[in-house]
Amino acid sequence: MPNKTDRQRAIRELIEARPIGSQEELRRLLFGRGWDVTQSTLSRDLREMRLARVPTGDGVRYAFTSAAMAEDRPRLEELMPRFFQQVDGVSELCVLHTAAGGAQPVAEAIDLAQWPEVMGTIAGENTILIICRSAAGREKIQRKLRLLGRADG
Amino acid sequence: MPNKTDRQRAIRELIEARPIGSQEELRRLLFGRGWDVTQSTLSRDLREMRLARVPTGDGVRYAFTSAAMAEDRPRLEELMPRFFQQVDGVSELCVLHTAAGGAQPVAEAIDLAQWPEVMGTIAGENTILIICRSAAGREKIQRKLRLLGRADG
DNA sequence: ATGGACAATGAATAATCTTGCAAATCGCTC
DNA sequence: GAGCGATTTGCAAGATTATTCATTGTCCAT
Repeated sequence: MPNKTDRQRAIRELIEARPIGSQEELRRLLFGRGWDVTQSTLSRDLREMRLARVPTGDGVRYAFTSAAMAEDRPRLEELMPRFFQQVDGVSELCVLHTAAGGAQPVAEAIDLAQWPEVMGTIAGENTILIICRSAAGREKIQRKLRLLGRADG
Repeated sequence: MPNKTDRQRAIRELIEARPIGSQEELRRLLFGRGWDVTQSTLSRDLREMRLARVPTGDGVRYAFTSAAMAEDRPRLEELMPRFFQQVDGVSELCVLHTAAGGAQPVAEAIDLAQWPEVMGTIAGENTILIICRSAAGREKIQRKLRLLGRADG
């Protein structure tokens, strides 16, 4: 498994799926999925992905934080590979799922992009509702978003 | 300075006021304010306060996280009787009203339930927008929610 | 293909955080 | 005030994470 972006996507999935308390543990899980990297690399990955080690009731786990988001306003091309999970839609509505905490910044970036097909957005914690001007426009938007979500946009 | 609670209050103020990247740094700052404790104690304090060490653009800082809050995820059957107020909807959209503050946790529980008819949810303070895949699906969801909303769901 | 700039990685090591344990302190009751 | 259980803390060892340095791999432009 070559790609760093793919590995980080795998990391994100693992992290969100269950509590992971150390980089060693994460390393073992990744190994099971076919990635063989050292703890050093994971340290760098986690930092790059802004994953924090947060104390919980019983132990500690890596997780995304809202604090990490509220820093800068990167463009969509930077946000999407990091947060994108899936898009779906009906008629003029498009629903975009992101990693936890990703909805707010991504929605803001979509607003800034000022795509003509997009009428507006509403963002929750990890879901964005994109209201489009037409069903056709919605499909176009979905394709665009999927593309942006792929590794290295 | 005797009290642990007071110390933790001071810690929170410092943490919120500026980026603090290590427990040693925090220790020094506290010392300047009259608190003299060891790093061990701070480790325990931070854990107790659920303060996470989150990576930022340039370094790392302690901060409160939303992830720390969303630890226990009660199931829908427990949440609905407590928060449900009413459901309504048009075409593929379903609007669920809850008691104040109930929207966020309830929406999360709906997400976790992964109902096939539900495409996604967006929660505000006391209102949830549920986007369904079809109008028929929406009606099914509404019935299901009403049922769950009855006492002892 | 070859050379060079630059990103990615591992191994070793440094920096930082966590924890077991014993001592000190606190809160109560007598 | 003395006694006693529970809480808090420091110390030092243990565990985890970050970083340095060297190496490898990639992507062009020749």
